[in-house]
Amino acid sequence: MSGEAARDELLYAHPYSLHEGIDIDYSLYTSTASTTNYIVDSSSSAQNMQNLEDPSHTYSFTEFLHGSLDNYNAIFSGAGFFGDQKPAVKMKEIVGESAETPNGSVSSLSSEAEDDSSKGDKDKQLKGSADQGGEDSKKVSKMKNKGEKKPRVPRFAFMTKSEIDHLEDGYRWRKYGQKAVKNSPYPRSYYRCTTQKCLVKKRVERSFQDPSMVITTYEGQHNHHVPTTLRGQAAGLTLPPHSMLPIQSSHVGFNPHHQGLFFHVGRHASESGTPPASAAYNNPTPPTTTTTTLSHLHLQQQLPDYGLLQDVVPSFILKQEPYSQ
DNA sequence: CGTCTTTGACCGGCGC
DNA sequence: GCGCCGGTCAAAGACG
Repeated sequence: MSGEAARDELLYAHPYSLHEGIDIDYSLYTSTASTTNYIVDSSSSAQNMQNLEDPSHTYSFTEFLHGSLDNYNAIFSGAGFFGDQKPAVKMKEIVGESAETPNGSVSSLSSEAEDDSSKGDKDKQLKGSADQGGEDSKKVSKMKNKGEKKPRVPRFAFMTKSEIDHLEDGYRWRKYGQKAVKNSPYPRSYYRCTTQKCLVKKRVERSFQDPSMVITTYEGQHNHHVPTTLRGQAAGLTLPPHSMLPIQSSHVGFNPHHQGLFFHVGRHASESGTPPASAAYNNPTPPTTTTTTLSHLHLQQQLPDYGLLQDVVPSFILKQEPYSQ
């Protein structure tokens, strides 16, 4: 890895969580030459890159999930977060060329992003082709993909310091796969939004370099609101922007080991009656967090518009900010 | 009984 | 052409 990646420094903030009684660190994470490799890529990149490079640009995570950021196609790939890995090299190259490379071949991740119809066809034909030879169907889908450029699916990733892998985000997800990740003892899980006709997917994996960090990658944008019948959640949750959660306690911390800023946003177990949504959250021992508190002053020095954070937490904040130690 | 997870098999892209 | 690898499918099982 060259030090070139340093110029792609980005800060991340984990949006929010609906976990009850669980304290989670939401990480505002920066990539550096050593940690590197949050990919920034887009299909119509120039403008989007400008957005990313504008330090004053702040997005609500809710906006992102609800698809109101139509022109915002920054893509963060979760497959190559760490500089030593092979995919990371590829990604860095893409980052460097994204503005001029329309086709990009942004790793297999985004090229795999298929539209709904072709997928349905594929499924049907796969079934039917079991004893008829799937050659035709394969070719058909291939030709289709060749002829028409697939729309690139907006994607972003973030790291969260949490002992829970699958973080509740208000939507309902169905797990459809799990794969071992090369060079990592931790598997990657694949989830799909259970709402009909919603194509949003997400991947969840644990960082092998820092097992306390969970890497979540969203792909696509929800075409619906947060389901009101979310299991285990109070009905009628609509996630109004900037006030999605009754935050009970929050502070911002700095973890020198990860070169990142960590938003610690949590609710106390005693204050809520709603149980966690699924068995995955039925952890008898509450997850622990370790952060070092950072003074507001210090934070303001690093993030001049920290006032925004106070207002929107929990929300998704994306900005480019050189990390100073 | 409906929903969700698990898990082995399969597919397609890509590098060699 | 082959093997690796990431992503997906789908049957079976678990669970409430």
